[in-house]
Amino acid sequence: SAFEEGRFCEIFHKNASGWRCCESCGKRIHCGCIVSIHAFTLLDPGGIECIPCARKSVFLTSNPTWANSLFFPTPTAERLKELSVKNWNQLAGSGPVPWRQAPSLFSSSITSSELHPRVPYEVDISSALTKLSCAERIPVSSLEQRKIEDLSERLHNGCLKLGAREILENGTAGKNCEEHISSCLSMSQQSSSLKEDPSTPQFGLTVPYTTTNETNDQFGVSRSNLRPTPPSLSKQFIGNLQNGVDSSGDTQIRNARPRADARGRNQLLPRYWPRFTDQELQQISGDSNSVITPLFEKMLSASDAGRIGRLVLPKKCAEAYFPPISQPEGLPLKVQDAKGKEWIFQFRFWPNNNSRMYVLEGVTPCIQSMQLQAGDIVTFSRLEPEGKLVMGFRKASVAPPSDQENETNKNCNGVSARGDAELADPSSWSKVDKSGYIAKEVLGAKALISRKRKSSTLGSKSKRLRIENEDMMELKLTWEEAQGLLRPPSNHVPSVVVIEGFEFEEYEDAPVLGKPTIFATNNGEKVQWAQCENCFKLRKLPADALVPSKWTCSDNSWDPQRSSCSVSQELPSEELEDLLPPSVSVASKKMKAAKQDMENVEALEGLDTLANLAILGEGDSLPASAQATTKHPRHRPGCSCIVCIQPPSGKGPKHKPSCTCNVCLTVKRRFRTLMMRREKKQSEKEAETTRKKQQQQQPLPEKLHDDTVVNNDAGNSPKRNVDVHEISDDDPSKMKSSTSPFKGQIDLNIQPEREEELSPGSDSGGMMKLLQDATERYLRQQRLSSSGCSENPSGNVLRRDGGQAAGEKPSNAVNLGSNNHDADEDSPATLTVKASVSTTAAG
DNA sequence: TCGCAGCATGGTT
DNA sequence: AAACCATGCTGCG
Repeated sequence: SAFEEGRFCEIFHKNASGWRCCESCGKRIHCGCIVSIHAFTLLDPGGIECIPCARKSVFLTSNPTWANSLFFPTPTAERLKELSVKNWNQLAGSGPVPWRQAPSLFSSSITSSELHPRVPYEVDISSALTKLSCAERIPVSSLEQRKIEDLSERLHNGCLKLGAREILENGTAGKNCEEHISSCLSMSQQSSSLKEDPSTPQFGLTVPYTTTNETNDQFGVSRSNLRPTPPSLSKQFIGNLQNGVDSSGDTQIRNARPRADARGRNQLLPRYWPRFTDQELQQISGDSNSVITPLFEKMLSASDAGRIGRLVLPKKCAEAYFPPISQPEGLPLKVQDAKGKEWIFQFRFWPNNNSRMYVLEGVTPCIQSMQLQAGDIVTFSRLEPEGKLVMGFRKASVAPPSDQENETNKNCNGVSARGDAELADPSSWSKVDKSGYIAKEVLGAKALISRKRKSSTLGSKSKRLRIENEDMMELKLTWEEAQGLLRPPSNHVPSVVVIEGFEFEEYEDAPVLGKPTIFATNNGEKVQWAQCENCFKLRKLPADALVPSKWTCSDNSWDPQRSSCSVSQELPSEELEDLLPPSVSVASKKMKAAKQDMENVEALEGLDTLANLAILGEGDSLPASAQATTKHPRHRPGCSCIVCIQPPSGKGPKHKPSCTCNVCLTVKRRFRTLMMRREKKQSEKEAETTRKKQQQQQPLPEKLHDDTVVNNDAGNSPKRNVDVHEISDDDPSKMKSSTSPFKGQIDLNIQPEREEELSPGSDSGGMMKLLQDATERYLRQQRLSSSGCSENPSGNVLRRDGGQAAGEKPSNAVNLGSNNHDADEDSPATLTVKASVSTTAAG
């Protein structure tokens, strides 16, 4: 296919933006779509290079010392030492060089091994380079050759040959590639592995950290530099999605990348990848000519920032970049902050689950001097050639919930940082900064990672707190739901691309977050129903209409006649419901229910009070079984609702019809009360209906009374006019005497409100019933409110069925058993609303 | 009693 | 499923 042959962009994106020219051969290459990202690589100095050229340059122009160092026949310490010095000189000239000029990087993989003297030569690289396509390889011993072959293979398979297919098949291609790079270039070392495999050939290069003093002074004689990634390995991902925006001029890009010298097996998690801006780097390096090697960064957890003064170090980071320690006591470590002030921390570990947990102790003064708190980020870098550890920080752009102070977003270096907010700015993703670090995550991944990191390091407590937050609850969207909210940008025709049999629509602009609507077919015509934000009426729109997230009747440009909330709904809600799939109608109503939640809080409380009184009013105490109940959102300790007073489903004793436990009695009593209320309400409705009909002498504009109200007209009403009061528990005959269909059986899940719509016992899903009930009640409300009856002077009648003003506080409990109809009638409705909301939250 | 050092636990990746 | 790591717990000075 064109795609496979690499002609994809030439065919489909012929006229699209994002075309650039290879710096080497001048070939025109499209850089503006995700599909073309395999075709080129961004160059550190700017510009791009096509992959063939890049491949050539990898082997022809990459630092020869890398090859040399890999191929030296006998990796003795002496030899390595010589080499390392040589490498350093070759890399950095005869002295320290500004980091920006430090060339690459292949050496850095060596370097880090050099850092750790007793590092076993990890054979990830094994068999490596044999397959290097370049032929100018130096003959090597068979052992080394085998090791090298492997690396070569990795280079090819993992990095160099990372093709579009791989990218497309794996959304995290960027990450993969980086990991590949890491693994390709890494020589893993792990201090702990020393004891695991002491016989492993060692790759000791630099001065061993044999003593504390030595460590402090000589730690980090790194030859690595800031440009560890050779051009051909610098796969560009994000950049390519952004039409090849040139990187020049922006030094603020926070480029997260794993260190190339993170050992293969010990690749750093992305959340520890250093994300330095050039300015930050420059600030750290100050006026010196030192080379800065960003090592890793970590978001401070609550413990880290707490008073204990222990900063937990990511294991892999500690083992990769800090001196190896074999004793738990560890070593004192001298760390310099960005101001040049020196701190001494104890770098040590605790045995933990056959592993180690590395900590820096005594960080409190430093943390405090930096005014850091949980959520802020500390960065670790190394100053070359001094090998000094430098600790910087970056304030969180969004203060954690516990923050008292919300400092301006500012990094340690006094350089204004754009903070994490910039991560969300796609324009910054596409660039390569001068350090050679590449924004490489697939679109959006960066922001995601950033956000994820934040939540993952703030501790479970704060996480829990945050989940309590309503806003967070609203974010509980499934991927499918989120997809459903995305709409193509308007006025854009996608280019359709077929990749391996799948059609992809490509848009130039980002998708639009739309409002969830309900698609239906109305008389053969495809339409969608959108709900007004204000009045919740459903309006019929063309199926292809793009509905913004905040949509009201006034935005209804498709149907001017119904572009006001005062205009009634086109279809009665129950008819509309017939058009909709049940799940959709319920879901749309859940939103409404949630919306009304705030307004109903007081009513809900009243209902809870009622429930509590029902149970406790007689001096009963909750049964022991009630202690361990099924809790659910919105139910607090002491909640006595049906759910809370029962043991978790499946647990606890079975209840027989004759059971007289508190739960059963309560349920029976509540049931009877609800029945009474319902009957009374309906009879009143009937009476009102009749009266209204008499008054108006004409039917209501919309189908208002064709549900249970109408059904009840069949003749039950007269005998239903019963006062609401609780029937004593010890009189089952009274219960039977109600219109309940029960015949001596108690169904704990019975929904008296649905008695006539559903056969009793036909549904055991209590919450679902509540939900359905809420749905129906909502529809009834809708019908009433949309029917224009609220303008009826006798509107107080209608109000009783849901039109009650939000401000009115029902006092159900107090009025229980009285004739306060308003209060009594409102409760069931609010109960169902509450149930819907709870279900939503729990779901 | 307090604070700390070290270890253990369990949630998260 | 295992490793990691945030934080709780406990014993000791």
